[in-house]
Amino acid sequence: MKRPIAISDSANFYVSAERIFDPALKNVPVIVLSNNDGCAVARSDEAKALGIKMGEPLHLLRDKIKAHGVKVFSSNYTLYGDISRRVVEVYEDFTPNVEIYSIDECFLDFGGFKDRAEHARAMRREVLRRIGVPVRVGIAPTKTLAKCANDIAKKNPIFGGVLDMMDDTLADWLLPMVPVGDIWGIGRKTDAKLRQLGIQTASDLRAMPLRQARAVGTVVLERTVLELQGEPCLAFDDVEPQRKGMAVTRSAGQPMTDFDTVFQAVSAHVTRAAEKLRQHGLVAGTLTVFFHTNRHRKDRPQYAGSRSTRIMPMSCDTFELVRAARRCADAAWPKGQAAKFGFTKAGVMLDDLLPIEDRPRTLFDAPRSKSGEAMRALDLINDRFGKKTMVLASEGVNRPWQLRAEHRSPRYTTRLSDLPIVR
DNA sequence: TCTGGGGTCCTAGGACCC
DNA sequence: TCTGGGGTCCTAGGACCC
Repeated sequence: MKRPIAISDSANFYVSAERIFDPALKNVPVIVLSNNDGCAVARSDEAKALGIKMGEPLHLLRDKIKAHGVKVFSSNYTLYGDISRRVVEVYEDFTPNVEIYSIDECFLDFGGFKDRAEHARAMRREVLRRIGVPVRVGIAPTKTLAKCANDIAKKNPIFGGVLDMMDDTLADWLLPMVPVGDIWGIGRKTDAKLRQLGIQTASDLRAMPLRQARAVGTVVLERTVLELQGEPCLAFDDVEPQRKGMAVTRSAGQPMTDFDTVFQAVSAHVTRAAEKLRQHGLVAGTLTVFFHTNRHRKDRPQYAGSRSTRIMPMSCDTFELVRAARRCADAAWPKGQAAKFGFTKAGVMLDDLLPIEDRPRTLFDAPRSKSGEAMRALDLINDRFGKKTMVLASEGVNRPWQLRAEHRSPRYTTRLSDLPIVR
């Protein structure tokens, strides 16, 4: 039998988190707002029943809030993160292998338990008792099927929050009831394409020929089909992945019209990003600054400015990063015509992250990221030391210095150990 | 001698997720 | 007037290399 994977997630997590501290919030409509209190990002069941949509702007909800006494909260991510960590601790009492997928979802290795559903129910009771957050559990041979089971358990109270779908006949019975757009990995666009082809349910998608799936939605869709067939394509992975990038972005309450105001916002975001880097013990190799006008105002002139730069040496230093951001912001600024734009969003993204202890110690000042320049540099070096004397330029992470896997030319094949020492 | 086909790298953009 | 923020993965196509 295939190894059972469970996914446990919390219902309306942010709302559930707020409810822990105020029992009066039970059974009444509650919403939690995004940063800047712009729109609703979490809704209690009661709020959903009022027709409040995910991402709906607050200013369109005023009437409903007033008429139904909806309780409204600003989000408190520090608190939610803390609660999330505690929930994971409970999961770890019930299985040795936990993969944290998001702030409110974990995949759990449920292999080896005799009565999986009862094990899940016990876990559910314990999370509720210790933390006060209700969770739901779906169990199946693949992650995609487990998500389906979880979704079914969510929508049908009859399951009591736990659905074990390891049994094929149960899946055969339930999958025709799952709309194709509800499947994990099927977004709006793919949903529309599939419906054009007459594929309406999870059961239909499971029967889709693999070649057709690949043609319609690349390997991603092909994998989804396989997963629905019970063939695991998405591995269970309980090692925390090295994060690849991070971003700090904010909408501005007031449109920003001059460079100083925009840069002030940008440098605040960069400062925050640098703190995040240090908090995670990382350094960044690339920094991107962007700012843009309000996309929702189609009647206004639009502009989106964005520039990237390499951070060399890689850094998590606020001063270095702000200085780089300044150069980017200058370069991206619409000189001469800036007056007609009102910028409402600005941000910074950091990429090519590395743990600080892995920061490459470059032998040379790296040229720009163009491989051509790196190659020219190598040619120069080789001319100087002779054709057989290949100098390897880096320890790998920084693309331009990564030795390419081209083994045909003698210029690039000398092994490091065969080299005369060159420093 | 072998100059074109095969391979890698990079970027931008799309789609999706919570 | 007022419309989130932070991620990942995949692909196509061009640049570049020998």
